[in-house]
Amino acid sequence: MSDPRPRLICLLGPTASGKTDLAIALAESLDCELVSVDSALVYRGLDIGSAKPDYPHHLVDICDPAESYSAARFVEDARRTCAEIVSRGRTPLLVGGTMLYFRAFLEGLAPMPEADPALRGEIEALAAEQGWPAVHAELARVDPESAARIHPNHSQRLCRALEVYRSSGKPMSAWHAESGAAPGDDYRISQFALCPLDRGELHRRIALRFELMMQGGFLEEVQGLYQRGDLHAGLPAIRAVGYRQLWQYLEGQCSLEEAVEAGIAATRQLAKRQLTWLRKWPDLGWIFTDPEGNISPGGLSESYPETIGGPPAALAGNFFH
RNA sequence: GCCCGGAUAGCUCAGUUGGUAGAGCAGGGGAUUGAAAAUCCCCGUGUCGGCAGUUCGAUUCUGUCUCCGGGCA
Repeated sequence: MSDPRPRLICLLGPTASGKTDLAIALAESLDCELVSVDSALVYRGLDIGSAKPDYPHHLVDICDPAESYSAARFVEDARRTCAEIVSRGRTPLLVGGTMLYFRAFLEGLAPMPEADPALRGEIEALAAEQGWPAVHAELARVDPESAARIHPNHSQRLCRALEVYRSSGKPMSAWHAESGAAPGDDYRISQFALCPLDRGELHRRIALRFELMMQGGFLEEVQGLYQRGDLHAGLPAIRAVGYRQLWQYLEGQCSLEEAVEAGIAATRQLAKRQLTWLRKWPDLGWIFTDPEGNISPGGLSESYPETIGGPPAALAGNFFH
């Protein structure tokens, strides 16, 4: 009847929703250690533009920007980190906005060959020569099931699916059928999402935060990365929201004003995609906030029976009911 | 004051040899299994600046007014 598994808390939300502040407040009152679930915070040197928190988080600054981190590495890193936190007698609090990482941790990833840069190069060369639909046609020959699910223009997923087949001789759909271990199964999980109730309010927060980043030396930070000389626009770290646009400015492709505007728009688009994940997320409690950052009237989903005013951190006491 | 350009979607603009219009961007929705802050799919009615005229019919032609550029005084 009572679940013996250790507790684990997930705090999700779109960018600029106030997740980090809430996570820090909860960490103090619930004796948690924070685990970042964020594909940009993993990179060293991406500080201002990624809104890297000052408060200690696990899985931050674990990767050089020249490398590519991945969902698979995250699952393993998070699994190990959470186990260590529990062994210290504390509660893991996973906080972030990379929904694929959350899902991979909670539901597991099918066992599959890892990324192979050489194979990717070959497939990209094929695409450059004959177009992505030609790659789709080839995939349809060896893995019709995956081909049926992937749009002929979807370069990234097409590339990965063909890569998996070429490196293992086994279609991705066959790998897919086997389920991998889900680290999340080892825990009793509470999940909740934080978000401004009004989309316009989220947009205002995004624009304001971007301007503050610029005042805080964001451009100089990107310039430093640019001057390293070994980084380029195709890298995951440099494709991150804001970094990509300022990089384009440094390459002379647009004015600084245009780069900032494009960076803000890209952040809004990111938030929109994050909300698409969250809308269909199972077992998720919602905390909606008003323009002051307090819990909006009626801004709690049914998972939180008591309506509490004031800052979201006031919810902390509810976790152990 | 005169001359020349402009005025069309939230923005930048295309277009209609007269039959009430469409791209890019922004925005909205969706997808998402080792790049995911990535990548991809779907969604376009707006007094075509105001008024008047010609016309079966004007956003399109004509006149006039307003506003914005640029030039000449």
